[in-house]
Amino acid sequence: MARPRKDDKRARILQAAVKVFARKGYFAARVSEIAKKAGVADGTIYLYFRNKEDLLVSLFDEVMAAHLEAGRQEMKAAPGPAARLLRMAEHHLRALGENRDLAVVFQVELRQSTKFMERFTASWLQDYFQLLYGVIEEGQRAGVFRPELPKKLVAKALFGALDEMVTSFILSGKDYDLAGLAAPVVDLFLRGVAVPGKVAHARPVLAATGAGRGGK
Amino acid sequence: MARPRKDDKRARILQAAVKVFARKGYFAARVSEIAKKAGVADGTIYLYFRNKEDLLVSLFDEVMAAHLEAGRQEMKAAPGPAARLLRMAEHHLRALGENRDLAVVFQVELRQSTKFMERFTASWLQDYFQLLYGVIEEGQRAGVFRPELPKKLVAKALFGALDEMVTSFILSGKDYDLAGLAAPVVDLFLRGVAVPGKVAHARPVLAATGAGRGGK
Amino acid sequence: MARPRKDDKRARILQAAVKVFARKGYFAARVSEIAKKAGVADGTIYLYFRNKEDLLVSLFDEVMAAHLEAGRQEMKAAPGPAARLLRMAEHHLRALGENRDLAVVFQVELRQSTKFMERFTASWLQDYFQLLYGVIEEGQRAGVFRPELPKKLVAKALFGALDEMVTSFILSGKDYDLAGLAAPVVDLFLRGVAVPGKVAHARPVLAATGAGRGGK
Amino acid sequence: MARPRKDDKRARILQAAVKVFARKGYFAARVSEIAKKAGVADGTIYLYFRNKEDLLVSLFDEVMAAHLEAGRQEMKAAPGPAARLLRMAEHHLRALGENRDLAVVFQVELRQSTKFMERFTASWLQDYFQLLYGVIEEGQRAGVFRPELPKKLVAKALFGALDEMVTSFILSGKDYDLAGLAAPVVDLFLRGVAVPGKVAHARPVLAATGAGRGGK
DNA sequence: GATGAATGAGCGTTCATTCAT
DNA sequence: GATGAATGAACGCTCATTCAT
Repeated sequence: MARPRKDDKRARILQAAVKVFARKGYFAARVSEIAKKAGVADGTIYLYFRNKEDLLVSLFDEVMAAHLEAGRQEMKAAPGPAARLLRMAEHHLRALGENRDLAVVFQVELRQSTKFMERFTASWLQDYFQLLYGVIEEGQRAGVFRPELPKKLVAKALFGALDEMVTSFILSGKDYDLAGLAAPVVDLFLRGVAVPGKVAHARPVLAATGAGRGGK
Repeated sequence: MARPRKDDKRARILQAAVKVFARKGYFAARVSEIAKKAGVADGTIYLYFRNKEDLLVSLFDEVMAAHLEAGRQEMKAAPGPAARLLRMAEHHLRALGENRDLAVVFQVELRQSTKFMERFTASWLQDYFQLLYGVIEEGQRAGVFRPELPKKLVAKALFGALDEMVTSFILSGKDYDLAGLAAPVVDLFLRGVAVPGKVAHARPVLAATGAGRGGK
Repeated sequence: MARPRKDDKRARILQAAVKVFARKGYFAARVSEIAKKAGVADGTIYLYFRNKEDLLVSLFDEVMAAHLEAGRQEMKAAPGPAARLLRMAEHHLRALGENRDLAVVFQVELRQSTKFMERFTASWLQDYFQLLYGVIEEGQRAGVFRPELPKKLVAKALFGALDEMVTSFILSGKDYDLAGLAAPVVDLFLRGVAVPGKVAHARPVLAATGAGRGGK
Repeated sequence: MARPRKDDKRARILQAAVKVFARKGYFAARVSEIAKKAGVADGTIYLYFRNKEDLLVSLFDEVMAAHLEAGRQEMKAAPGPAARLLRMAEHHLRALGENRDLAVVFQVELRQSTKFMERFTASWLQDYFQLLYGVIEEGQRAGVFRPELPKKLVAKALFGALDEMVTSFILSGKDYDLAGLAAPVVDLFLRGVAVPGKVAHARPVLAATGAGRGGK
């Protein structure tokens, strides 16, 4: 009845690609297997994507665009910098915790070459970091975040911590509540490990770090 | 007269492998190119390693063994939990900041499949985490680290943050002082982003974090 | 109102095919490119032609039919055997010299397989040779052509010489007056290279020449 | 016993290629079939040749080099221009008449694209023509060949006639004495079709023809 | 131990052709 | 008649690995 239109096929191919990439890995994934799982002929894939790599890249770009926009909206609604960080963290962990295959593709397959990594960094991560920068500066202006901390360092550290939660989740093979880790991670970031007043500065905080990722 | 030629060749092959893997990526790396750079015949590689994958795995295992032992020693010498975290962070960042090719292999090439990731997790990361656990518990017992924080979460977050520093360093293409980031990162972890007293708990800290990586 | 659209489309497709075959070669020519240049959909081509090969064959048959009939007429009008040979040669060279794309298709693309060659031989070349045979026999009966020469040999030699002029023209990339070569070539054939009386028979002329082309 | 050395394999591959190209045509020929017929693995072909096309081109270049050198030697030994033309024609027809597969490759497969044709023209044919030019000029200086004939035209016409004999031989499917046609063809060229004195000039001989083949 | 010539399995991609609309 | 999205068979080439020397 409903005519299976172009976008239907494209979407089915992408869904199939996520599954196959996640299970086999990008290199071991066979285009013909993706086609089979999508219910189309091998050649049909090439009507929608330039080649195998374009499948991965398109997957990435489209998921990222949607994810980031949703994250932006969600964050806006939160009251104050601390709550915003929490929202972002929850959004990050929820998105990947809800779709294990997608998470595998993002945590593992997309990082198998500096080429992909650089693309990842240049497109998604920069935007993600911009959001974080905004929140951090806001917190510093409001006097609730330590003003001497370099925002780039903070953003990288927070992203790195969350990223590790996702990777750990993937590799655990278990299905616990990944998004539930957002709160303790953010709390850890906000208040630190040390009992206040009990730990002296390890060393004075250095100024800055030079380039952000990909600042080539 | 004849010195252990064997080890000489084996080492030369591993050195060549690091370079080629770093420059081309594991899949695009050609065994014949590694052989050429090592100054041996293609077949000779198979006298020392089972196959191409074994090259990567051996590389990883040997570097890791040395690195972890060194880290363990270095940490021991540090006075108190906070200083020990800093030593570990410095050791981590120094080792990878000093050898860009090796860092590329560890940050990128070794993560291109869940298979490698799992091995990575099972061998190195668990030991690394054990070291961190010890320090964290020591800090908690000493009353300088917040006792309610789950040590697994703290360890993952710290590792994730450092890991992101390395990845960022790799992708930046620049050659700044990576190890110098250890101090600010550890400071951030110890004291947190928030100005003490200014930020309420985002939410109560949850207890569990699920499994550690690789708890399959 | 509606004029024969059908023939219009068919003709446009053939014209497009000549161009694309000439520029890309038969194998590298894409049916879709021919369709595009003809301004029709890919599938439309299959309403007029059985398949890609049929495009080439139809092209060949139709051009040949017209060409040969024209040649026959033109030849008839010529006074005497020598003039007739000249007319044929001029007709041959003019037809191909005026349309470079067509010449490429006839000299190159139609000869890429023994299958096409055989078809070429069986249809066009036999008729062409029949015309030549008639003229040669006429000349021999009239006592102006050497009676001992086997007509098949003469016909093949003349055709081969003209054919080489066309091929040479194609490959030169230049646009000189190909038809103008008809006269000197025919003169060469009629009178020979040797100064009369100065060259003895190299060897006695053999009788038979075996089969004509395609005498399978 | 005798170590099957490198050249042995290379030669076997080329021999197999001639057969397969001749029977199937270049495009339809499968590399794996050539390998099989040569008794080597598919990949072995690529140790000796860059790719499939290089098989054809190498075949051509090597056969041509040998053929042309032999032709040059044979011609030298002949007494006078007329005998030399005959020797060249015999050599040409003999070489191809003796190896039908090779003849098919040279007459058909090597001419399926302007790319190959141009290569053919640039390398072999130019040398062949140079030999002919020498003989023609010698004949003209000696007063036995008509001085007003442009040597390029004569060379092309003679080559074209011989070439057509070979093509005709190939397509006939019969196995007559191709080389035996050399004498009558050369006789025809030397003395012409016309009975001396019986045929007037068709038209005055034009001066020249511009470029030879490939004179782009 | 060392060599490097030989192996051959394995797959991304193209494109002539079809057929539902 | 016309369309063009979809099909899927077909293959050149690479390269990790082996093994005779």
